[in-house]
Amino acid sequence: MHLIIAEKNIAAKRIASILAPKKPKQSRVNGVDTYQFKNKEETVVIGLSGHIVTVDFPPQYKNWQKVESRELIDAEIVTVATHSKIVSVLKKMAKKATNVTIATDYDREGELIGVEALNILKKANPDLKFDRVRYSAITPKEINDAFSNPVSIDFNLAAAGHSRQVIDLVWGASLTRYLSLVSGRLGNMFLSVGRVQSPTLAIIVDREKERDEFVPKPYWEIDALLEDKNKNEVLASHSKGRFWDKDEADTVMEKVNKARKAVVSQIRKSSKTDKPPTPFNTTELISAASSIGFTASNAMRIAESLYTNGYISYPRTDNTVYPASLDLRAQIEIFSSGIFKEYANELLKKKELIPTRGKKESTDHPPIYPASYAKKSELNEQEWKLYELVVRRFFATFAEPARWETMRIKFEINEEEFKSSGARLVNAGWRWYYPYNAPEDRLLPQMEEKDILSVEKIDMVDKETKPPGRYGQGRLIRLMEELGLGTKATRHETISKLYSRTYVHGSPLIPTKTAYAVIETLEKYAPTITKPDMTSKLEQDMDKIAEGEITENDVIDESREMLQSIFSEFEKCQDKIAESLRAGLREDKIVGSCPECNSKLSIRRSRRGSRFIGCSNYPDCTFSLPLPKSGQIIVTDKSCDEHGLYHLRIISKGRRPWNLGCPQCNFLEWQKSQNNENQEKNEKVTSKNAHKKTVPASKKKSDKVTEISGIGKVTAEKLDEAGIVKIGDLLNADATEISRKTNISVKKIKNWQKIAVPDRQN
DNA sequence: GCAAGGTC
Repeated sequence: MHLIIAEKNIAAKRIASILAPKKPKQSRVNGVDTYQFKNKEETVVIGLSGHIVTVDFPPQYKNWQKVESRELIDAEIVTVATHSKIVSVLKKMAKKATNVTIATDYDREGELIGVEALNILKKANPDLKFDRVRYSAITPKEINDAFSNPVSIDFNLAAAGHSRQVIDLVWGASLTRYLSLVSGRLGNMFLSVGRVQSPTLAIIVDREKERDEFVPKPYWEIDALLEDKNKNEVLASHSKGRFWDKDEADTVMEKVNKARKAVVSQIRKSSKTDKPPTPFNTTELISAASSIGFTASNAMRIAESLYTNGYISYPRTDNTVYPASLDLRAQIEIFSSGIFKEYANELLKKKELIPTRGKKESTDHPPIYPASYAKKSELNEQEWKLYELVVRRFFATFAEPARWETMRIKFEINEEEFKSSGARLVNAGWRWYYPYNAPEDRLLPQMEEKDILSVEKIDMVDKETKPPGRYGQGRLIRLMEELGLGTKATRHETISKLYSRTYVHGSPLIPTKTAYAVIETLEKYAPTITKPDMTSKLEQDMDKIAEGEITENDVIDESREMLQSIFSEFEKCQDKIAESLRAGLREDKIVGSCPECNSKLSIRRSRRGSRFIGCSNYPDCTFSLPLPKSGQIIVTDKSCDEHGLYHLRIISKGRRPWNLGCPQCNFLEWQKSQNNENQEKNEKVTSKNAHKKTVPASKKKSDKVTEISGIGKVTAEKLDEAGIVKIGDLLNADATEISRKTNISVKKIKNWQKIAVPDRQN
């Protein structure tokens, strides 16, 4: 029997249907889909689920406290199964197979994933013969060509990938454990470190520091409100723009203050065009989605579900150039009736469809395009919004440039020059198809040179320079791509990780003091891990391994040595590191000043483990406020107008973050509601011992599906049988799949998924 | 309870 291994189920299915003379037979083995057919020989195609094994340390290294973090550097590395079902199917199939063809994706990780599967197969059947096929699109031509010319497996390329796994694990685990142990942040509060996440966090912290250090510089602008004879208003500004010297501005102001008329001294008309956008790859999609309100992870989660339901093409791609194999006209024709018909038919009038091309051209997958027509009623609101974005972007890549007419006018007001500029969209071009973030027309009335306008008002406005802005998720994802940090499939996960580790909060991203402390410590003692250079160096080394110039062991040994010397530094300065980390952590706990004694109020833990806000002047001052029992507490940078305390945000896994606001306002409100409820008892709760009482903040909600309205006991049992217990399970599952297993309608399931959508970031 | 990379 000939066994074919693909990277994922959908690829296995498509490959089978191309190679098989008639429809392949689909059967489930141990919960894994396989596709069988007979060509020259009996053939079985199986899809993996990406990596089915991972690297880890042996179990004796499990305990953080009992093992020195440094020991992880040279610890043995073992391979453990992460998808045991698939692994056992492979073992079973290996015994029946005589030869295997590895048909995983055509890239480094694909080669490694193939070798991982091969190692499992060879162990079960050492006599198995093997080869490899490489293709860059699952089309009949590519697949048939590839399978008629099988090549050999590139073990060097797989070794390159494996070296990355080992280095990431060793650096990540040892540094994560060291920082967590030395700062006493254990359990789910640990401080993580990694080759991708730490440089990303450093970028955010660096920007925040620039903002902290920024000294605003005052400047002045002089604006004039003019009116033409038809009472059209025109706003003009002094041609100098920013006056850095107030005296100079005052002098000009004196000159023009009393002026009654402005003379049009020059009119320049011209036009400009802006080019249609390039096809979507993952980064561009996330970035565009981010600008219309999606977080990076939400955008990817929704894109994934649109993809699995066949509405859009594969969402994880670097490519921004449509491949020749894609029939673009046919993809547009899908929309020639239905809600987008006027757009599609306009494009279809063109004799030739010439799409734009982005800078990145790769063979992994095509750019993201709409794969089939979706009715609005089939999707929930968020899905539709993203689907529409993909459809409109696809259309826009075939459209003409947008053309603007621009006008620049100079005015003379008592010998001082003022100017104004206008722009009008005369030909919408691609912007008709893709109306997102369109700049507005700035219209100016018709004017001729020498025309005289009346001066209605002249203002001197004092302004100041602003610090550079914080990064939003879209911008950060682009920046990561530019710096080579992470991959198309992982960048959004890295950002989510920074939120869940409470290194950042808010949108755009604001780093916590904990993040400052971690990055400052790493920059001082382990700068390598805070810079994108570590990734570029690793990439170069991996290329050399793939070329056979050096071995995997050479690279890993060198990396281990570097890490050893970092730990030597750590050990010399352990006390200093501990202190500076703890100082940063303490700062994140400060909520404001005590209303009774003006000392610092901070988040504390009682002896029994519950959290509350207490005064640093305890026991002299016993002021306290209650806090919720569960969830991570983030002290934001916004403060209460009335009490001066920082607003709090509570983050719990799988749930929307809760903006608790000012802890004192929150407590007072609760007190009020309690008083209303128990007026007879008139239970008096003083703020002094408030934290001992139960507060609404501590009401613990479960994460079971029964929390969703409309899911009762019976339904929950049905879902349980389909493996859905928690809300998270429901969100991660495919609605049609659950529907098949439970006989609950897809619509109902989708609706539950809709109302239970968590948004971890905001 | 650690990383980053696949995929669901």
